Amino acid sequence: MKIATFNVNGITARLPRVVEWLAETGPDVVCLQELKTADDTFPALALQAAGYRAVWHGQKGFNGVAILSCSDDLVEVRRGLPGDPDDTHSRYIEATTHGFVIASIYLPNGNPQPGPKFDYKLAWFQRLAEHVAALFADARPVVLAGDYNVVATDEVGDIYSPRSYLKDALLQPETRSAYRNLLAQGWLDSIHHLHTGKPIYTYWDYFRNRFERDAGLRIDHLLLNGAAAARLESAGVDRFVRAREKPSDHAPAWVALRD
DNA sequence: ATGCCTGTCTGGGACAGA
Repeated sequence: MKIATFNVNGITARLPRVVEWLAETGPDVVCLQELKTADDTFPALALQAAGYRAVWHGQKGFNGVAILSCSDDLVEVRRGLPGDPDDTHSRYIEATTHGFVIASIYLPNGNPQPGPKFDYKLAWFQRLAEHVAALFADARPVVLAGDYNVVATDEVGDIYSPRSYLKDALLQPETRSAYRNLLAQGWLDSIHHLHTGKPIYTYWDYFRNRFERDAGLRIDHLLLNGAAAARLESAGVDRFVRAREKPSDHAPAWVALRD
């Protein structure tokens, strides 16, 4: 069972990259973020032709999350987080498939900080933690996958160098504390667990030759509850996708779990 | 020191992203 997450930075522009990556790597389940398209313009037919069912929560121009599955048992469980009826951003969708509970997460970026966007990020983080606390105890395997917009530490496993990002919302103590508090529920940061201390990034800015210099950040995470962690076999990042023509600024990250 | 690129919606300049 291979479960991947990919911030596509626009599914319309990225569709060729996504379809070829699906064919090459054959994940069973995929969480997508930053669709940047409305519900009625999501390319469900093209993905179906590629062999994947989908549930999605779109938004015109910004945000947007989806879950793809190669199985026809895919069922949407919820869209959006509870706790704020005024939240208009499409950043969370949850589904069941293959006996798993899967959440696709696009946590707010939070820049500039301090300010209302940073406040929104922290509030959203809190709502996420409150919602998934019950999921951790679920007997089914649960995977929370997505772009968390958190660089967990200043260590080289998480960021090439913190110097250029010192004032960035991704590195702030409040952001890191929120992420630690989430992990404290018991979730396993799968890529960190299997690649501790190694630079294994998921995002490289488009400019300043950041990818060519491997000046990246690890901000896309796959968190596992106990039932999923017990089956963890391997994890990685498909960084070759970032090297292609017209790439997203993120690369897909994935976990493989024993059947 | 800085969105330096990129995508989207628009209607070509603005905004968001990290």
